[in-house]
Amino acid sequence: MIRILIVEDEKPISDLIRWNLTKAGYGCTCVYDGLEAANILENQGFDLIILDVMLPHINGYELMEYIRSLEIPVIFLTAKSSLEDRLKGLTSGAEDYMVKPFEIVELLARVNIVLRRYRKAEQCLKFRDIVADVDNQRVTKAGKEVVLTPKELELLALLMRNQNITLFRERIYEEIWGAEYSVESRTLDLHIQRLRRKLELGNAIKTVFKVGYRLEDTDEVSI
Amino acid sequence: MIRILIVEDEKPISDLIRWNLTKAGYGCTCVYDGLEAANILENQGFDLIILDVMLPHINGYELMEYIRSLEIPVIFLTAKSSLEDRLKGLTSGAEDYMVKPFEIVELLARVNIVLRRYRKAEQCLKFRDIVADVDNQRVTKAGKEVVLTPKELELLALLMRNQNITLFRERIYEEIWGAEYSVESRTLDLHIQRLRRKLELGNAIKTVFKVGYRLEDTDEVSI
DNA sequence: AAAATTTGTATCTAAATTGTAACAACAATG
DNA sequence: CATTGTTGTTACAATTTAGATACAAATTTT
Repeated sequence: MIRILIVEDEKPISDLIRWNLTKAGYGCTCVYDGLEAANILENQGFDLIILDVMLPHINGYELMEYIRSLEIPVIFLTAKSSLEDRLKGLTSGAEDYMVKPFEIVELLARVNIVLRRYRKAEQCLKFRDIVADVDNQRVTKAGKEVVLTPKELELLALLMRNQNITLFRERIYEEIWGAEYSVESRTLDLHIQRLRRKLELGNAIKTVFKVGYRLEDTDEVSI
Repeated sequence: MIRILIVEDEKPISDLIRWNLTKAGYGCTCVYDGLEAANILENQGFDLIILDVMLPHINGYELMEYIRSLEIPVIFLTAKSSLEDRLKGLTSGAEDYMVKPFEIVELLARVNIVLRRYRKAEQCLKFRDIVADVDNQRVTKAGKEVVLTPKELELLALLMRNQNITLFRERIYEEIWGAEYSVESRTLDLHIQRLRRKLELGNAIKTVFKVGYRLEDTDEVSI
């Protein structure tokens, strides 16, 4: 379930957005000022934030500073259409902005685009006869289910999202463990090993010596 | 140099964009209709396309179909501001759109954002039929993969980035080993030798006696 | 709380990379 | 043409890195 946080103090607009996004299959949460937003963001993970600029207590741009560190995409809503405001929105790190009044169908289009861009709307990942449904924590090989643990699936998904790209050990570590990589640790190698075994991915997961790993879908190379 | 293709039939607008993007340090190419655009795209690689929707011969949406396969980000320019057109632009795969008349500073902001989003990895280095993809730790010769170790690739990249320039042993040592060069060590020679062997670079890596090495793309000799 | 599962560590082995040593081949110089 | 210093070659050793196995710690489920 993709979760969207709507930060908008005008209830009619907030309700309109929530109604439409819910209908489109997203999970919505509404808050009505910037402080509430900051609080709920601390405790819960969202995939996208729709953020009104004019808010009580904390304005949208200030809140944006905080959100930026969370790396959640933001679509700004603004009544202002002055050039400075549009620029401010874009340069503050928002993914997109909409000027009120807006058509709800356009908002939906933008939501989809931003989510697709961020790959949150993750369909199934595919590689050869392997299908990984990240949202449902399921993996099949040739139609038969293969049981992976959460960490294993995370690693597999990272590899599958980056087919034919060499993933450096440092990057994998950072993305999956959120930690610094240290040479002494055999953790990553071990997980790779487990994936190779469970999915019979022998040489499809190539080891790039001293560098990292790469999931390769062909034996030929084209750069 | 980041290269931007401007597809816009109204010359004043085209010139305005080109002037500003050039000033901002981008390499610009202007074409004035969709066919020209398709032709130039076939032969050259661009990092971003700015595309007017209303064009002679082929309209922007049709061209978009073709561009999509190239995976180059596109910013649409459109005089129309009808909802349908905006949606059509966004859903056809464009990264962004601007409605004319627009402020040039906003276009610049969007260009920066789109490029940052796509953050094209440093392109591949090329020499004859050898392609070195440093970010992916991969090298091909005539399309076939050649496996190089990290040190070897570092050295190759240094040579390839300095084609036809004689690299002094001291400089190579400093750049790759971060250390003082000493005459007794055969380390550098050995790595050169390994590159020559793996990539069949016999006389392309020229030895400059008592000085260093040079990767040369001609067979003639120049001082 | 106990059991089961997941995740990470320790340790050993195997393999690859990298550099050194010894020597051969070569170019430049007088 | 012999000398000298420089580069090429080969073999190999040292070091670093990855794979494997067993097991311990942590987490989740029952």
